[in-house]
Amino acid sequence: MDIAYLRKILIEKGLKITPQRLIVLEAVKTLNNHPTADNVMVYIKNNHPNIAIGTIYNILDTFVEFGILRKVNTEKDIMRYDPILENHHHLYSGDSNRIEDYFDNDLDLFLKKYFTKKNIPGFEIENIKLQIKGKFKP
Amino acid sequence: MDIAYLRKILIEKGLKITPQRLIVLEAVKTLNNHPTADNVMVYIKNNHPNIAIGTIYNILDTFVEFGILRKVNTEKDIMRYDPILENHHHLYSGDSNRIEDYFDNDLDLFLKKYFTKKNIPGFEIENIKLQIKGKFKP
DNA sequence: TCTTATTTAAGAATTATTCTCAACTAAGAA
DNA sequence: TTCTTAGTTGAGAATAATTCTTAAATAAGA
Repeated sequence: MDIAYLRKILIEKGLKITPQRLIVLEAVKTLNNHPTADNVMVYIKNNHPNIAIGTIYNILDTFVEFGILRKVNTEKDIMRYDPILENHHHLYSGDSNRIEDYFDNDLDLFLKKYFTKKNIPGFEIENIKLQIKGKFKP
Repeated sequence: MDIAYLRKILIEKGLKITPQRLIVLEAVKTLNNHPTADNVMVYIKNNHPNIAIGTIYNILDTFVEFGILRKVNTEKDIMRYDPILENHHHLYSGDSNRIEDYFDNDLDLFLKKYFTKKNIPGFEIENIKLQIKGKFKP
């Protein structure tokens, strides 16, 4: 992955560029199934065995805070991160931890229109995600 | 809350009726903001100080397994439980842990129709929940 | 009332995550 | 370039939610 591209992401957010941040960012962008901190750790370990796990958590938190990543909602007590920022939805497997992205522009447009008309009393919507549970066919 | 009603829920699922299960069930049905195991614990403590926390986790798991409760998807590492089983959606506060239910029959019907026509390749849908993030107005 | 498979209490064990703090370093200033 | 300083990192201890273990207790059918 192009380092200049990764650096640019950090610079745009006004974050200091450190080797650790570049490494974690590259990992998260490459690992695409909504990785956990541990997934990042394992991916990185061979080439960079001396990055502390605490640092990885630290960096992931910073990235969430600065809008480089989002946390994925799950029913497990392990945090997972999502590097894709365009609006999209998630397909959850009923019997494994697999989570895939689902893009649907038509649906997004419909929802936008729907909730412009029908507003929810006492609540101001910021964004809407579908949480689609089911089975991945083999 | 009517104990006969609580007993009936357990009997219908073929679960043994124990005092602990009735107590936890009553708590979960009463606490309505998607309680954590700890919320249940605190609620119960005064009247039943001798129920072990492990037992509460145990019972909550059993209830999830038997379809009496659902786990709520969150981006936190604390499990939360939802006693309402009719189809409904969730409103998430962007800046607190508040989660409220949102019912919308029209929308459910639309989604059902929409995904009957437009199917997702390689995926069989079991259910769809909207995860609506925003601000609760004061 | 007996029997047996289940369930519970208590607390130890586990595991993801956070915290602490000294050492280090990125990046702007001189 | 070198200096300065706020911000970052490494290492490991601390925390907190959850799970596990085991002996004792109990629900429910015989």
